Amino acid sequence: MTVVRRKTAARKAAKAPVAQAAAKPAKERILDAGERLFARNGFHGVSVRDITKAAGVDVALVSYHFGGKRELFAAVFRRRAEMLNPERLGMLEQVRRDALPGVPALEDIVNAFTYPMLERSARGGAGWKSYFALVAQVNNSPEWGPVLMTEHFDPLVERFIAVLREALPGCDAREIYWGYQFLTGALTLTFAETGRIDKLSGGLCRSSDLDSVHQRLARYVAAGFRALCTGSTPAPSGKTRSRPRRPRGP
Amino acid sequence: MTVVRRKTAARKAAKAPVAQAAAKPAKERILDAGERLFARNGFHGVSVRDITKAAGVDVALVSYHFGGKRELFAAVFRRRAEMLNPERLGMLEQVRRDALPGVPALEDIVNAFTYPMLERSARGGAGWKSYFALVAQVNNSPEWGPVLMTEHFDPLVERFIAVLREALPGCDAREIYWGYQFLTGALTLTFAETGRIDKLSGGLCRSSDLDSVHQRLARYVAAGFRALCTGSTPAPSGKTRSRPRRPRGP
DNA sequence: CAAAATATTCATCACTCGTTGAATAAAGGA
DNA sequence: TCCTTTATTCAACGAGTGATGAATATTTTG
Repeated sequence: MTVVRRKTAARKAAKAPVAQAAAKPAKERILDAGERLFARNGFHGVSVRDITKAAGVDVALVSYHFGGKRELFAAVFRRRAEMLNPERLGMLEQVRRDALPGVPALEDIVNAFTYPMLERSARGGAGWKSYFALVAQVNNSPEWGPVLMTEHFDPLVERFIAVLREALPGCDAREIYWGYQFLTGALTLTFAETGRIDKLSGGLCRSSDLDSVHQRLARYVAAGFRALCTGSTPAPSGKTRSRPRRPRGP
Repeated sequence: MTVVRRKTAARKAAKAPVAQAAAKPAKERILDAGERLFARNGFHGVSVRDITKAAGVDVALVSYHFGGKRELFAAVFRRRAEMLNPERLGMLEQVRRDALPGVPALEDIVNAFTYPMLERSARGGAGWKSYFALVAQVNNSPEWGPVLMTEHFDPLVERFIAVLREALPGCDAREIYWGYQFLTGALTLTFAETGRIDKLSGGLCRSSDLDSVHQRLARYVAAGFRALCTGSTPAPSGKTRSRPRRPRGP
């Protein structure tokens, strides 16, 4: 008596508020479960059976829908990148338009880069949170980083760097590339949310408090860019620099 | 006829320049091989047999010498941390002493934190390079980060943060904790050396060029700290901030 | 040298791994 | 309705997993 028209899942319009997850097609359930588990234990730390058990589907469906475990991993990574990057690009162009006929402030450029990610990780739901934790691992992995990050984010990054160069006229391009690398390192570690800052600060800061990051990261990074592009003395400062203290490692 | 006294490996004094690696005790060979392979594929991406095969020793020796795979991983992580951190701490205190009766420059504090690592990764040999790539993965891993980073690096980090607070009087402690998090994110991504900046920059920057990082990171981070501790307006700037663009993720 | 402690080898255990093919069920189009 | 396509289930394969206990070799100690 409860459910009448359950045979046509396509007409899922008035989806029941309860057990809505079970109503999702198996392919999506696999993506969701894989996202959550890959983010926690990495590609090799999760078995296909772990994923299908969490998704409540048969093991064979991973091969059927995606072709194999590696392809599933790539699909998990691709899915949200394709939702996310158009908005980031749109926000960048909006910032650029708003600043005409001048150039945007560095803070606004960096913010267009980071805000759509921080916002989703903070309030987009558990799936987005897992996704960015996964990005944090992939970005620092020599096995996956050069493949997946380059494939799904580099076109966007190139546009950001072009706008950064507009906003920093006369600055050597190398400074901007390094400045971007420092930015993405800071951002992705934030997404990992390992809770380390919580312990270090004695609870004063919480790694899950992405609003605090949003309030600070753009300013921090913008100041870093300016320091790289203005100063001319390359190394830190006086004494310590000229004392290399030759390490005696193996 | 070639090798005469090979039965007593203990008397290895005049070690042959060739095949000196094979002369190392098995325990060290396992640590070296594990370091290299764990750095490349992570804990779950490497089997005990991969490691012992690369080290040229029997599989059972991992359990015998370390107790198991997880304990080996922890031992790999601990080994070089114990060589590294005393020097970092010494360099920090040296910087602090040199600045008396004043406080050290932010650049010098950051440099004491990063230089011993960058220097070893650049010129300490392949083992150190692998080690820091491993640190990059561990730092971004929710599985290992909270355990290993906290255990082996937090005492040192607490001391650095204390000196940073001396150098930034009147600055809210939270700004310093967040600033430190951005620093360690930027630093560890650098160690991953994924080659992504090489592609992005069209060869203009090389991720293996840690001297370039050394010339830039401390300045970048110091400027970031100052920006966090001086400004009072929290968010990036005008228009873009007040346009949240509600994400519509699941 | 002999005895004790340490180090290494070998074979094997009970599981888990990703993938596959055949059989079954459901959905869509005529 | 029948037929085709798509989706899902089930059982199983061979290869690889970490760990272990007994046997052997090596080194250290007395």
